[in-house]
Amino acid sequence: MMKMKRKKITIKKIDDKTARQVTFSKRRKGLFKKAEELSVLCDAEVGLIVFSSTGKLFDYCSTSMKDTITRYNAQDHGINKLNTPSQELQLEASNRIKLDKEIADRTQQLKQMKGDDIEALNLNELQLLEKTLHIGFNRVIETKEKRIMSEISDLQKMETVLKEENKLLKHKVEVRQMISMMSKTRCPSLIDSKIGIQEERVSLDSISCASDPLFEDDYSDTSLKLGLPFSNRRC
Amino acid sequence: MMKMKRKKITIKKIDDKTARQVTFSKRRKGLFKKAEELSVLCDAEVGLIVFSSTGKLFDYCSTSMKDTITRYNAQDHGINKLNTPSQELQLEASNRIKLDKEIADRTQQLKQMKGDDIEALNLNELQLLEKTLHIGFNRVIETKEKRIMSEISDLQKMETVLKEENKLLKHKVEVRQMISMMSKTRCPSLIDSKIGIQEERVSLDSISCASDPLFEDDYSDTSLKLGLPFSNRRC
DNA sequence: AACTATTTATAAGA
DNA sequence: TTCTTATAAATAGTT
Repeated sequence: MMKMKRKKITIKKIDDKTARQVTFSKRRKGLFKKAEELSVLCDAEVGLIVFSSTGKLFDYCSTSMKDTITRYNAQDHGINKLNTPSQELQLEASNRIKLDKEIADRTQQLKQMKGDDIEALNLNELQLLEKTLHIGFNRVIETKEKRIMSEISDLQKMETVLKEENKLLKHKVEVRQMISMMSKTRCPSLIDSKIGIQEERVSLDSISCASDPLFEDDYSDTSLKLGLPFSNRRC
Repeated sequence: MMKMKRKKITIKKIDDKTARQVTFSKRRKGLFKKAEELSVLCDAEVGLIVFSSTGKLFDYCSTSMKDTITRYNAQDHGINKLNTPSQELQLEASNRIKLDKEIADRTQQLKQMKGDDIEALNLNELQLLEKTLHIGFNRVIETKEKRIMSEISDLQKMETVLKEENKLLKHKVEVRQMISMMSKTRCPSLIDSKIGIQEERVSLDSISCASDPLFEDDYSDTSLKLGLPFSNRRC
């Protein structure tokens, strides 16, 4: 009982061997956990090697330690070429350096185009960047507007086609009504009724348009593909 | 205001690139701190290697990475099977493919930001690109203008300094002329002439300003460093 | 980069 | 070692 409050500790070697061992266990666990979390959360490659004061090895690597060390050696300007890999591996390592540099370079360029990390640029570099962005922006705007215009034009064509379709349908409905009326008024006998029903069926078939080449394709669905979000042109 | 409460996070890759980068910075710092604390508190040998998703290397070692890796390789024998050279090469090859893809991806992004290869983008993608470019452009403009304002301010300070310098020089020229006149009018004899010459020499020395702390540094060359190409703000 | 509310890690004790 | 718990430290979400 009578819990002593936890105190802030200073970071220096723990004298008591047992306490040191306990702290080592706890903190090692925490460190490895954080290492893994970093690799997962941030898509990073993490390699961690720990030797206890008694010489015991603990390690963690998000991929493979061999791979990570190879990559490390490659980045490290050959200071540690102690693994003495074969010629091919050395070649691969130097390629790796180049590729890593290229990625870092492009990443930096992208960042700067987004307006980050530009404090270090001088006036000329800023002007160049500005010009590049300006050109890119205008091209995007232009392409976007072309796209919108072409969608508008498509819609207008569609309108024309639909109007034409409508006209035909109206006409067919009129014809149908006329036939229907004629058959009802002219032929009230059983035989004539049959003929009238047959005629009606034929009329409906032609109205359904299934056999009309003008409406057989997928025009009627085209409008679903357009989701025109007109935006104001800023800047 | 309106602080949303911090929530527990699940450990999985952070989708948002910016958030991932921020978290990477914060947690990397934390991880390195804990690594060092463990090594100090518990007298352990700790080596930590981290590659960011952009390929940048960060490392820490309580002793020297070279030694730690050597020790690791020595210990490694019993448990960890060493990769055969062919396995190693396969690994390198697959890494190579990954890196190549990343480079291609970033190159394409850069191209599109410059307005190339955007024909295949749909309207939403174009709008997103437009927004990104717009933000980047404005940031660049802002930074550039800040830079220009600070250079103007520098020039104004310079102007003040130079005016002050001018005033002093004028004053010293006047003094020199006065002394010169006095020595000519007052002392036409040989001996007095000598004294006059000496006085003149002293006066010239003081005019040269070489011993005046106000003008000893490189102020006078500062203006050469400024190459203000003022451009109109377009767009 | 700075600020906090909150979560997480852990020192001390059992 | 493991657990408990009070407290220190880290950090997610936001500005």
